Amino acid sequence: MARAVRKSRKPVELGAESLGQAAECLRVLAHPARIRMVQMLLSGRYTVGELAEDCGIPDNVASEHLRLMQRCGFFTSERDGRKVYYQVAEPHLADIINCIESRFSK
Amino acid sequence: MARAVRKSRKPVELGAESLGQAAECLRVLAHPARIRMVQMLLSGRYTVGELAEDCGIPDNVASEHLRLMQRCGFFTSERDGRKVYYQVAEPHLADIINCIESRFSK
DNA sequence: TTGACATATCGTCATCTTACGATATATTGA
DNA sequence: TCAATATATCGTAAGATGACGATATGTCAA
Repeated sequence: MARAVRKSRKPVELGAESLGQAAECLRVLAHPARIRMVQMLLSGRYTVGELAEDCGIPDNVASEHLRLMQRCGFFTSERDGRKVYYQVAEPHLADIINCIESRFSK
Repeated sequence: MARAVRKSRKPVELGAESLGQAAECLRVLAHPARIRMVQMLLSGRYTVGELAEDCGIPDNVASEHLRLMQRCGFFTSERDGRKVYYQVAEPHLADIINCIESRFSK
C-alpha cells in the first residue's frame, strides 16, 4: 500500500565516528539525576552537596555522576575552600536540554 | 574566588516523573545504530533489511533495535508483502537529532 | 504444497551500569 | 595538632544491555 514519502537518498550526515560520540554523549545524559544536574548547572553554579540534595541522592553518588559528566566534557569544576563548584562547559547541552524540556514539560 | 553567575533559584522544569521518561527516551536513542536508523527514517520510509544494511548489522539485530524504539513510541511499522516498513511517529525526534547533528557534524 | 525470502523472537552470555558502604583526601577552624 | 566538613574514590553486587545463533512466523511465487 505504497509510498507516502519519497526517499531523498540516504542521509549523509554523521560518520561512524561521530555516531559513536553522539551515542556516548546521549548515554551520559540518559539518567534522571544527570539530566537534573545539567538543568541546574545551566542556571548557575552549584556544589556537589547542593546538587545531591536537590536530586535526593547521597553525596558520593552525586560525585560519581559529576565525574562521569566531567570526563566527557560536559562540566568543569573548581574548588572554593572545602566545596567544589561545577559548571557547564559544553555549550550544546543547552540545546539538547531545551529539546527535552519542550517534549516532556507535561 | 567567587561567583561568576548568579543563581536564579533552582530551575523548576521537569518533575521526577518526566525526568524518568526523558532519561528513558535518551537511553533508547543512545546507540550508534539507533541514531542512524532515526536519521534514515526522518528522511523516508525504509525496511528492516535496508536499515540493517546501512548500519552494517545483521537483520535480526536491526529488528531488535527497531522493536525497542517502536515500544517507546518512536516508530510505527506497516507490512507490505514480506517487507516491513518503519517510519517515525514521534515528532520531537527531529529536534533532538538536529541538536545532535549540529554538535557532531565534523 | 514447497521453498525461498523478510522479519521477529528466544535463550544465552559477556559486558556495562548503578548504587551502596567503606575508606581516602582536602580544607578549615579550634 | 585534631576534629569536623566536603568531596572523591574504591570494591562489590544486582540489574540492565547488546550481540549472537537458532528457531519461529509470515508472505510470496512456482
